[in-house]
Amino acid sequence: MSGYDIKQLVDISLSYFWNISYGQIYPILKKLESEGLARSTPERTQGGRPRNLFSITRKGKMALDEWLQEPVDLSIQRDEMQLKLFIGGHTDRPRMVALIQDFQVQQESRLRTLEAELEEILPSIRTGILPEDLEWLGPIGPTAERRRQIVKDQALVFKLSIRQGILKVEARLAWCKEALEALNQEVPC
Amino acid sequence: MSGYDIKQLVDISLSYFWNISYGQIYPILKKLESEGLARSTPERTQGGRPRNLFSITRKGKMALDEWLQEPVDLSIQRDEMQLKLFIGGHTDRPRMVALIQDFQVQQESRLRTLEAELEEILPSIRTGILPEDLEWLGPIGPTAERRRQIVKDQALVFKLSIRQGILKVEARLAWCKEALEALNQEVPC
DNA sequence: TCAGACATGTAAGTCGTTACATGATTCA
DNA sequence: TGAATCATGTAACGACTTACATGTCTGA
Repeated sequence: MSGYDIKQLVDISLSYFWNISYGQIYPILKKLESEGLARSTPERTQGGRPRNLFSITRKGKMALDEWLQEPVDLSIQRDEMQLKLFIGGHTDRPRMVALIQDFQVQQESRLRTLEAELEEILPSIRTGILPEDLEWLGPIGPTAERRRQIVKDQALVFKLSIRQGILKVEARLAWCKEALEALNQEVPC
Repeated sequence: MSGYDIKQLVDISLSYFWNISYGQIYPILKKLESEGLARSTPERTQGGRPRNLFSITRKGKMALDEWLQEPVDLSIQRDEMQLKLFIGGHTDRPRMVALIQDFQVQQESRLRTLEAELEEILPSIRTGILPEDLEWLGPIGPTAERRRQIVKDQALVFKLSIRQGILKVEARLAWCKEALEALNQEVPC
């Protein structure tokens, strides 16, 4: 893939849990190449700015496998909402209530978006056919049968990431409800 | 507070959702002072290395209030677990299952810790008295009555942050269960 | 007496964003 | 013709971590 392709893929498929900028992509691709973890092949094009296509090397694949095996550390997950509540909760209850309510509205809207996106992808797990707007993401496999299998696998992983998003948002909404009740019941500070 | 105090406070009270290092604290305090948002007063000490005590200025309080009012942006919350699943899920199911299982064990243990900490703080919301190991965090208010009220407010905010932690961990555990079932039921890739 | 807590700070480096610079192609 | 998309890249900056440097006091 080219740096541009990577950005597109991340923006569309990984947007629930990751983001990336060009200012990060291009220098890193260069660094990976200099370390022998990736190689680039300039694409011959008939017109248009030439693309630089990157692929992973054997060494790169090994490094990736190693990284995949490392356990994920969630010991610190910064949460700005919590930080604000902690600082403002002592001195300014009404403002904190307003902040939580805004947050709640935002999360409710996000929940609806995620639910719609889940509905869109679900059929692909059974059929192995991507919805039209995601079609270009499809694999280039040898046989139609094999391609469908890859799409099924992709769709399952996709579904799991949307489900994770939904569960997170639901947890935040449950917390908002609790927090608003607690802040309203207690005597103001 | 001194830079050292700030580090202690964050490590103990905000550890569920924030962290900070000395290498960040001291330069930032200096910057805040140069911008007129904080002021420092050297502490006269009878022995011991002299401390540099910082307090917020009126200008600083105004900047803080402004920040408190800004809505919290959660549009991108990076999640390394999801990223690994997305990358490894296509090619290496058994490894992904192992990764999720490790994660599950880690989160279960975290859940127990959080529940214990919640139990410890709950009485303070009613009584206004901090548990012994947190006593030094207590406020220095004018009257005992006022001090108890402040402790009650602090304990409530503290409780809400632990509850948030619990809800998040429960959501992650629910997701692990779903993900493991889905990965086991589907035909391997 | 020596480990551990108290206490402050700098330097180097990583990670990541934003703004800028450049220029071709396509389509309304 | 001009906006949108394709496409690559750099520079400056901000946030943060780790390692290092330094020194005192307290209590087992």
